[in-house]
Amino acid sequence: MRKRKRTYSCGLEASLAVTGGRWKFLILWVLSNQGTKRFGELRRAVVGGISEKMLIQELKELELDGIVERKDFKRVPPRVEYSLTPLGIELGEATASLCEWGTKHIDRINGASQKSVSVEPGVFPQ
Amino acid sequence: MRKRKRTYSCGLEASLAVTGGRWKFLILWVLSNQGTKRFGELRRAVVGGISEKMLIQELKELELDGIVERKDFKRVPPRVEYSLTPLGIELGEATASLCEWGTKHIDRINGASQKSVSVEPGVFPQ
DNA sequence: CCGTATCCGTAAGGATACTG
DNA sequence: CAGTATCCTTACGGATACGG
Repeated sequence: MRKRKRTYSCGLEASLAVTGGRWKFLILWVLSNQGTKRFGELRRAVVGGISEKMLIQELKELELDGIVERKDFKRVPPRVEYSLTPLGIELGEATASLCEWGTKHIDRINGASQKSVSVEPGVFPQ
Repeated sequence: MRKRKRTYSCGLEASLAVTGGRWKFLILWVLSNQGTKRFGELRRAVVGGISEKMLIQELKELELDGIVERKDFKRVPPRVEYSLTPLGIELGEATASLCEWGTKHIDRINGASQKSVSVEPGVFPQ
């Protein structure tokens, strides 16, 4: 399942090894902003509609990487809570600026692909 | 090729729509730190060994999103230079903290516990 | 409620050859 | 040098059904 093929010599590459894929950033973001969550809560909170399969898979990998902590209450009905480790909290903070950039330019991004290709040099409507 | 299926309501999701995939962050990082590059230079500078096909594909998408600017000198032999737009520069700055996180914790990510990591010269300084 | 287990389609991405 | 054009393989990720 998980094959960390090689070692990383570049910081960004290492970060991407941990946060790669479609969902990890978004999961991280929920836990970073909304704190500890149960499995079902987390599933509903992640934007885009993640499947149970993907959520549990990504959580396992994040746990292996020391980003996420899993607490199983071993009860019936089951109750499991996920939260960030200190390392995960740091990583969450590191993504804050990325989120801000997206928020700031979201209108432009949402319209980028339909627009005609010719954009006047140097001009960036905002 | 590019199908931006929907609009994004979350800043992080919007950012990921632009920077998603395996290579875009790394391309962005090169242009952000090393400035304008020719096609071949860029290809050699991106860590991990990107193919020509992927590089040109990602560059086109980044150009459509207003992140990268392409300058064609229309000469023989061909000379094309890629650089970041103001929007791209901003985005590059937003990824800096992510790179720092990776650099800081690279030992742990690489598998922890073992030998120290020798950072090869020529990759991203940090 | 919190997962596991399969099946399966798509597309991301690599390899190679070719062009102006 | 800077791309195009194909072919091909993998794995990402969705859908569904089932289990403790």
